[in-house]
Amino acid sequence: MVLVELGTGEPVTERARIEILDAAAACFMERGYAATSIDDVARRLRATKGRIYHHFSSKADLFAQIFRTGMDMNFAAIEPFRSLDEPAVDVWTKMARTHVRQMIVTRAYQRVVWEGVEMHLRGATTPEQRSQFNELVEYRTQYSNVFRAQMARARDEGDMHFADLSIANQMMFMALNSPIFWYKPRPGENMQDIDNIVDQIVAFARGGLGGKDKEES
Amino acid sequence: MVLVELGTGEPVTERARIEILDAAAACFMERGYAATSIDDVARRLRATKGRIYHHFSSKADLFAQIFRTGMDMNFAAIEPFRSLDEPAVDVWTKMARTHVRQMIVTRAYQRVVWEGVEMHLRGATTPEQRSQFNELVEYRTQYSNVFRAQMARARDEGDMHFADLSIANQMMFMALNSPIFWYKPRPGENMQDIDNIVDQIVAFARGGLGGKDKEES
DNA sequence: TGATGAACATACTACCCGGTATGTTGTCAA
DNA sequence: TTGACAACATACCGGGTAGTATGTTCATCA
Repeated sequence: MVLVELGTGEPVTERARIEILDAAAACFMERGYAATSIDDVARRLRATKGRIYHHFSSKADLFAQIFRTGMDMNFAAIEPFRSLDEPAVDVWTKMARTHVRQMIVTRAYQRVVWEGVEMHLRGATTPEQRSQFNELVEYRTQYSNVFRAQMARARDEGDMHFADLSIANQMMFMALNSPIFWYKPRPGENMQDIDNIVDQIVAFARGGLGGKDKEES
Repeated sequence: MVLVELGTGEPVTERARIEILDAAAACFMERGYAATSIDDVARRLRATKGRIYHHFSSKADLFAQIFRTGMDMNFAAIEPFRSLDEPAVDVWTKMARTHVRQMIVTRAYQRVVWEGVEMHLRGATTPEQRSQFNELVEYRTQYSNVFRAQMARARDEGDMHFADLSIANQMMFMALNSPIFWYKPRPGENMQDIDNIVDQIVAFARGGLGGKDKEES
């Protein structure tokens, strides 16, 4: 699923790392961080703790690396649209669609991102892990700001209408992120079905931001 | 905060129950269900486990009663609007505003409701607790259906435009519930400030549902 | 072929947490 | 006055969990 070859490195070791990340992300998605034990993750891998602690220093470290991987994927996905020379509302729409698809396709990782932000807001974790969490949340804030900038531009260009930018940004991400909570893959579902869902979500968010419909003359 | 006098009962006992519910709701909001220990709740009350287990049979029972209380408050809040003889979009708007205010004012309880639904979707809890959870989630679904019905009517009346009713309902609640995640009371904040936030949230949701602005002729 | 180390599995420990069993104290009715 | 009970506090137990220490296996390389 996640394919990141680093350097001239060890594809075997990297493969093992990713398998663990995927399994852990799935567990965290199903039960949440606190309710997931390392043994749960190991069981899903048909392995034992030893395998996990050989690659990750702690449960929090495992969680943090899933967080980072999820955000890496998000940044990579919207990268092609970040500096398009088009009306901001169009750039925003393309990024939003891509973002929603990411939420659906990489649900498990995105749930971890969500829970990570929540944990940070609540002030969990130990002081030492705190700095790493701060960095990750900052990373996510940068991502958020990419959308925020397009929204501000779109408002200036008269294509969006909302009062407070921060609140609008919050609402937008709540809408775009929502499928990580309620989307369940249906058997026999194809790309059109998913695109249909994506369209409705983006349409909702654009409408919420006072964006005009493309169809109006 | 929660004032429910039952029968000709014991106001003292009821008061003690509510204090525990408030403290537990605050803990669950801050750390989540799994990460909150009964001792955490007791500590917040400057008491010990004994007090809690004297009034509640288990951690899950405590959680469930917060869930129920939260939904009771929600139902009570929208009750005056449920059968108004007005355009559906207006009824919806009044209910939505009331709902969002509830989310802000009773944040802690509403976070428990949220987490309870999540836990149910993920299939946590033991089989016995399962039936009680099913009932609570059903209770919440009934609440959701009150809004759903108005949305369907508003679409029929030409005042809202969306494709799939279920998805629209999901998106709407994501938007209206969103302050339970990001709202933090500001020192010196008054009712106008809150109403301003409520307005923006409801405006976002109405826009998302393709609702027309009141101001347009 | 022998040594070395990566990639695990096994075994163990210290700790925390839900739940229970058992005090203790104050109140109130007879 | 006493006894009975509500409303807690205290003490304790068993199970689970993060993390560690210690095997074990197998490939690679000198």
